[in-house]
Amino acid sequence: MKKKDIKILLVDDEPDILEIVAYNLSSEGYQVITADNGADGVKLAKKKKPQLIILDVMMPEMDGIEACSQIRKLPELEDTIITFLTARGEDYSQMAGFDAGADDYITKPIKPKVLVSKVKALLRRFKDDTTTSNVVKIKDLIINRDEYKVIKSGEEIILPRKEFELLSLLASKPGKVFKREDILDNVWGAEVVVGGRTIDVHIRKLREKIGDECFKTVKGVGYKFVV
Amino acid sequence: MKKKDIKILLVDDEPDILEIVAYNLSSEGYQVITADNGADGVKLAKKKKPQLIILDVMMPEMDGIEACSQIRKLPELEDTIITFLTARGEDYSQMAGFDAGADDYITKPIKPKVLVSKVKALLRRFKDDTTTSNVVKIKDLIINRDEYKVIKSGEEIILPRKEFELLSLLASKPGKVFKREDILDNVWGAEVVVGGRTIDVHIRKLREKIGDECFKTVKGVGYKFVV
DNA sequence: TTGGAGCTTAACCCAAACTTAACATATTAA
DNA sequence: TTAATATGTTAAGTTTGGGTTAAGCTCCAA
Repeated sequence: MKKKDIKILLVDDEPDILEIVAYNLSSEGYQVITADNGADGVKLAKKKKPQLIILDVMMPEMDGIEACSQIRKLPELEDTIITFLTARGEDYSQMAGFDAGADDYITKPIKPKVLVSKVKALLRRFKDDTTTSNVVKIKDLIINRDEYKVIKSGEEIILPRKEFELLSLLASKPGKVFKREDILDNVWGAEVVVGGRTIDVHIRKLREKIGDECFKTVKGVGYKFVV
Repeated sequence: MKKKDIKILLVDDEPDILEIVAYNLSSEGYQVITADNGADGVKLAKKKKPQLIILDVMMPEMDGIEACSQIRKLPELEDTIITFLTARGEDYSQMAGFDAGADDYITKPIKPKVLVSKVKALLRRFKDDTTTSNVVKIKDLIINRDEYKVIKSGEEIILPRKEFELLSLLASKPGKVFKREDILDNVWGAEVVVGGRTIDVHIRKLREKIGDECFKTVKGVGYKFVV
């Protein structure tokens, strides 16, 4: 998802805060929507389905905590990140905020740079950021090197380390034939000496778990992942 | 973020400068990477993603200003701070530098004390600022890094330091597998050497206090916090 | 000084992961 | 066709890495 597709809903009754925060987030490229009270905030949230909601705690009409609870009741917004704006030291608000389902909070006074990096961090955490993460998608497989797991047509498959690394290697260049020697170097390490059937056994297990058709033997050379 | 996690890229063609600056920053605990020309500097910046880049203005191959412009074009480095090294009184360079996207400049001749405090000041905004909370909510846990406490479904749990930091690390990126090595670097510190079972024992205690299901072992790799 | 909390170590156990060996089957060269 | 070579398959070993426990160490505060 691109930045300009990300909607941030900002709810605060103080026009100054609204302006400064909206300005900073807009100039980062986000779409900013604002409301100046909790009730409108909830309505807008329903309508616009933002990815991130920044809620002031203290507001007339409906305070942030109440707004947060209401938003959390909406199933279509369960993936939305909610963060509070709160004056430093208001411990009570923080606790109540978390109980109401907030993910984080930002304390006033607001420093633009900090605000922006916090927003980025929050959005990063909840998004599948394919640019920075070690995730490879191929056929019906999603190979996630960070989490050491494979998802095959929606279903999670846990592979032991060697199998995972072997799959990971082969899938890193689909179609390329990896020589047995290369495989040993990469998965086992250059120094390690293992018997002649070890690779085959691991390939066999992958064929069993991932699907026979994915792994093609090239006799006298090695194996490749076919697409 | 801890000091030892902060990478500073230093680009200068004069070996003497490289050495003196690198020495002073390293002994402050920062990770210092060096390059002796602009082209290499840009390459290293891409690869290592430092938090701070110190660029000499006058260099063969590619000067600092050109390097700065190139770095500023890379979206993944938009949060990186860039500062120039420039001879006293070169007004022109300073101006051009800011146009190219620099954040500050340091004048030669370099005085170590001044350099170090300048670097610290620049990095300060990168570290957790007082306006940002150090509180993270995940599952039924609220992890409060300021107060070193954890709240699990409303109940406060006090964890000893190592346990807290271990939890804090794992929960910082739910799902990601942290290698034993990474854990040691982050929680114990890169230099510290401890026996092979130490991490396990701490994990065990966390499992006891926080819940077994939160911590998944990935054999031969490490541990992850599962959501 | 003593006690205790936090941390590390050591010893043991177990199961998953890995390797091997033996044989089966397939492919290629002669 | 036959022999030689390479890979497939299985199940039985082996090894490795993590789990568990309790004891020891170290620091700090009463």
